[in-house]
Amino acid sequence: MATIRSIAKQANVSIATVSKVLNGKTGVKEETRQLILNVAQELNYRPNLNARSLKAGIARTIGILAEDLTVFNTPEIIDGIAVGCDRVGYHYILANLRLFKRFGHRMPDPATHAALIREALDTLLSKQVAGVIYIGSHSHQVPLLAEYNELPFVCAYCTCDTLPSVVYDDETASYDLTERLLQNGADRIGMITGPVDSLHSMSRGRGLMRALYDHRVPYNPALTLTGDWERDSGYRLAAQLLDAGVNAIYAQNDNMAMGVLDCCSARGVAVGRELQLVGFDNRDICQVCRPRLSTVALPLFEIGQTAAGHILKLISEGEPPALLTKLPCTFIERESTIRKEG
Amino acid sequence: MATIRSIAKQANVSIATVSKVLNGKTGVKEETRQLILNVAQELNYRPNLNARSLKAGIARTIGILAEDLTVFNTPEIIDGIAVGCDRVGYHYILANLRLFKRFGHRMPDPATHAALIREALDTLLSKQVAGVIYIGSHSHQVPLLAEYNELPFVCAYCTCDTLPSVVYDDETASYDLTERLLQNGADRIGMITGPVDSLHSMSRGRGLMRALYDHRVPYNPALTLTGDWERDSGYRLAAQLLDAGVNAIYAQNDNMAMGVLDCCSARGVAVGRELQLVGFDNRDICQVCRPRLSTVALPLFEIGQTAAGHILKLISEGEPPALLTKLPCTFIERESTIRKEG
DNA sequence: TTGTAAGCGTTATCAT
DNA sequence: ATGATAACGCTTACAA
Repeated sequence: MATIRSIAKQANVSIATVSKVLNGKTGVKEETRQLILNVAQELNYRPNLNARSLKAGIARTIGILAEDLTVFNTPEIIDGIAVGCDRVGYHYILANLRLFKRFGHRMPDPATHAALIREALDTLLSKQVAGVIYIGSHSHQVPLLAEYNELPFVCAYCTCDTLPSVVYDDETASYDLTERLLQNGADRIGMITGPVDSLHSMSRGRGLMRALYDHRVPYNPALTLTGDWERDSGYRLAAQLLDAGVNAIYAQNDNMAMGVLDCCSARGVAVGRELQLVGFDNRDICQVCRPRLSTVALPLFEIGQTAAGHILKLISEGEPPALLTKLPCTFIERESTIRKEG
Repeated sequence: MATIRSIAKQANVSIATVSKVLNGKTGVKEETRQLILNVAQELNYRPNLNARSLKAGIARTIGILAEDLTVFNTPEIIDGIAVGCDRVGYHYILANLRLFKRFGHRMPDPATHAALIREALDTLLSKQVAGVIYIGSHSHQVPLLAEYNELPFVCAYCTCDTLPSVVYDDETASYDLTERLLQNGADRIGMITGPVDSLHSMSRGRGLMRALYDHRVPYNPALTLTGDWERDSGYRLAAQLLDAGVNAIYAQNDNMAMGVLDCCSARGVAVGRELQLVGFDNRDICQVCRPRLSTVALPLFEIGQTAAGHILKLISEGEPPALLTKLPCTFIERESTIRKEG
């Protein structure tokens, strides 16, 4: 590997001069500059980033602490972070807690969780990262550790008491989607929620209720049924809602919406014409089922970008970002909510 | 941040002694050892990995060069690599080419592709990685660059002329699945392939033909139709196959199988009873559709682990791994191929 | 305009 | 058993 030392020797100058040129500093004769640049090119010089970081005391690198890389939201968020970092010449290091792989849908108990975070954080800190972005595999509170004070820390797709967090705006998305259903002619909207103790169930439900209220459509609690995010609950509860005479169903995630779709197909209900159906999350299935499912796309990439922006601001000691940033979702209209003509 | 220097001062010993203790070297009085360990703990010492790498001239880190992190196969492969690295105390750095994001399904032209690789490789080499694993977003030949000679290099999920590559065994999977279809009572198997110029179309087709031959079932070329990996081609071609009187359909990917499923549902064909259907890839949809789709799971995690094993072997200068490693897939039987009783 | 030298945190050699 | 010191590649005062 070529070093500034080898360049210096080859070009018959001092390493200081080489360093200056390579770092774009002024005060070097143009002729020398060119010479050094040529030699560097010729020797295929690549700066040793470890040496640079050592010298600087900190790496131009942020750590990404992901709860589980293989959960659907995570790669896209990382992609957003990467683009945000690229823009300012920062790199990133990934640490994967593998929470889903290890514990499935249940979170580990807080002590175990904290131990895993601490371990990963140790590695990251050993690599002198300038800050850390924590990516949740779903929305929840992250255990608050004393270690977070050691360096800039931002949460993405999850929250933590005292840390700047970037999440998506459930409630508004739900409000907008309900409004659309109404505009499309629905007046009896059934809703299938997640478990009652889920924050998402709450905020999505609230969005619907607010939209109904604003449009002077009375909210009928009997048309809200509690599911469990799984497809089969969608199937089961759809039957009840259909019996209750709804003309639209809002399933709070795509999985359950798929169950609804099947139930309708079994009962000969034409989704999109007789019944409007909308899901949430914009998973791959939405494009593959028939009719294609209208749904809400999560701003994953933007969450990543925003989190990157936050951490970078924190690192450069700019003003700290807001404690909670809510990014808007996007309603995606497909065939399951085609507007009735007339 | 605590350093060995601060530990040394605190413990009233030299930095050399501290280093020895921290690295588990012998020749230190047990008493001193304990003292140093205590102080290190107390100061919350974390080794500076940059300094270590600088000193060592190389980092205990491998680079992962992914064509696109957001493509479905990639996170799982990375997960496998991560576990492989963890076992031996190696870390990894991720570089994302974003090929799919930038160019969609079409690969960029080789010059552009090479330029992107080179750029990412520069960064990785600047960080003194000990080797690189390249992850393809689909199976194809990777452009061969001179730079690959600078350090150990392994391909995962794709191949490159002279580089050790780890891929999955299409053909055997296809053979096995066909055999299963036969055992389940099928004797007229229709196949929907990908584009003719795809390597996967070829090898999967070959697997089917070999299985038919071995079981003395004549292969009828008229029952093999060419699709384009997209769902709609599955729908369209299923109609033809059904008309031709097949009692099983092998769609060479899950997407197309979903089209087949819809076509069957439209025509009132009971998949799983009247017609066996099998896909390939084991995408999320397989669990969500009804009947659930039998399919072939790709050994993604294993590809990652194996690639990690290869690169680590290369780094430690053990014997070089085989140029091509083919890992077995797993047939996953679900409802779409339930065996006919009797 | 150019060069010398110190120092970032480690490890390792060689004295003591 | 312990310590002084050089070196890894780089940046940066400061000197020439």
